[in-house]
Amino acid sequence: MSLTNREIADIFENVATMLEIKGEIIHRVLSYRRAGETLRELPRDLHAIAAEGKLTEIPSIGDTLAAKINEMLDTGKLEFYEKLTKEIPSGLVDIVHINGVGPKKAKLFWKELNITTVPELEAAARGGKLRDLAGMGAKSELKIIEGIESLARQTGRTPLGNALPAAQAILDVVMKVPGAIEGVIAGSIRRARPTIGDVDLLVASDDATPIMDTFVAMEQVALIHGHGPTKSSVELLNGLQVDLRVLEKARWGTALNYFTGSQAHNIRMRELALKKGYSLNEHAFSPVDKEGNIIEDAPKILCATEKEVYATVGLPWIPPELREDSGEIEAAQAGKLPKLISMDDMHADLHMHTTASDGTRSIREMAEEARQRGRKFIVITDHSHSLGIANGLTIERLLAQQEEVRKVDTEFSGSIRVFHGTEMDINADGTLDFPDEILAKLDFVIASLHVSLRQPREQITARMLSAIRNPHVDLIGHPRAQILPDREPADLDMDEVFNAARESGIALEINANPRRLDLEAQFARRAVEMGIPLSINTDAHAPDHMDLMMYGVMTARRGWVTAESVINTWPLERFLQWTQSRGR
DNA sequence: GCCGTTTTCGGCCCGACTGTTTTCAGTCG
Repeated sequence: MSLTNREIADIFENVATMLEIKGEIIHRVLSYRRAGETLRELPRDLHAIAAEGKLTEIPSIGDTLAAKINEMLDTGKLEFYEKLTKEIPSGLVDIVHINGVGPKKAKLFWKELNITTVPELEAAARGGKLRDLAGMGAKSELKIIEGIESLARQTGRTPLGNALPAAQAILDVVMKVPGAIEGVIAGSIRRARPTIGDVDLLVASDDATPIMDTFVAMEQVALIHGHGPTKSSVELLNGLQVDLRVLEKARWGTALNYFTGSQAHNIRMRELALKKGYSLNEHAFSPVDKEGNIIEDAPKILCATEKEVYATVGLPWIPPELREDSGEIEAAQAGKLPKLISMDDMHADLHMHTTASDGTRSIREMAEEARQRGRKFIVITDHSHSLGIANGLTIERLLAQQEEVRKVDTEFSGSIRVFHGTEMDINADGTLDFPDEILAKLDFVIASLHVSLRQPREQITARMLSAIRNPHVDLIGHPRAQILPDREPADLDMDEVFNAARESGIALEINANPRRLDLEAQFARRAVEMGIPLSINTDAHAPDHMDLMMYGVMTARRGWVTAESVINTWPLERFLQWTQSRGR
């Protein structure tokens, strides 16, 4: 019984909540919570790091937590957690997840009414049994009922590709209110997290009231969590939570910085500000005395741009996608921030489908669409025959398709090059779907996992390695085979995958489809650090899917990726040299 | 529990909103 990074992260986060209910000092609680968050995003398997004895090199992991991780890796459980579970009923952790209920209230319900599960709490609230408790009343009782109902509506985190358009639509509504000067989507969308917990909107205006009133009165609002003079929070009918803050334009820089986060990045920024003698919040830098108290009559520094905010703490502006306290502060201090890739760098799309398999347009139509978008070259990569559900191509159909591609390429000559490739299945038994002599005839070969994704680690890793080590394969498509927000990635040994990729010189994909975003940023970052080339592709099955390239670029930026590392930013000649150097 | 050109011990970011209170605790981000 071997625990995954995610399972260990869950345990640490549960421990944090239980310790908080217990009344443990908050910094100890936060240590467990921070550790959980760090482990959840880790691009390497904890087993491998533990084997190297390097657990304490992970930020926020010290000797104590490293020992606990080792215990979990060795035994599959954590004695400390088991004891804690006997002391604090685990149902209280669920109760704390109800919006409006924190550790103090959870403990109150438990100690006073012996409530240890969400259904028990709901029954007590509906029975009017909570209102007489200290600090409670009829209104807070109602909020708890609403919170439990809301919990049932929650579908977990929302994929970036759904959250971004939804956020933009709401921002468009509030920006129509007279007096709204500037508006932006901040928070985790601006940082390009692949999934979004809630939407943060920021508007500059001198008159917040009408903007707030419009916001909470929108027809898609199911529940108003808060409605104040500068901050409101609502839950939409589809379960998405949206927060809106309105501040004056003169404070736009500090406000935008604050509401973009991440929280960990903000904390670092505030620590840096304190070292410079200022307390930093969303409104301004305020001079502080030696005890850290704000000097009331001293002039505050207002920043209208984020650049000024960073300059005030002695740093260059840091792109939002990097703001996770994962080394960006140190890189900025050292003048070593990467020049991140941007949409302007994207000259090519190496992965797209046509009506030959499961796409909706012909080769010619896809080429025309790509040409209009300024792409210099594309590769037609329909599925291979094993993927029957997608009408995958037999060898005969593949070879016939090549004739067609060549014809279209000639037609478009001078404006866009159209190459012929495949998205070939890595079969469940580890074989590849086309023989080498057929692959040798193609311009570009993608190999992807589509079936038997739940095979045990050794088996599915071996499948992947067989594809990586085939000299005819140029790119691994959506390597981890995840579907956001719910389908877990395949259980690949990513250390082995990366090592094999580096040896073979193959490229790994950042699939731009927002349901995939695979590789995710932390893995893309690791690939770049290891010198493995990347490719960002839309996997378009229809012309409008080519719009999705931006999500791939956002993900790459979040992974510290520069254009140099991405083969489809290269000029055509260099790209061709690269594929030829791979034995073509 | 983590962490360190302030420190190996003593710090650890900051404010808005709500509901219950008569000045603030709890929750959230």
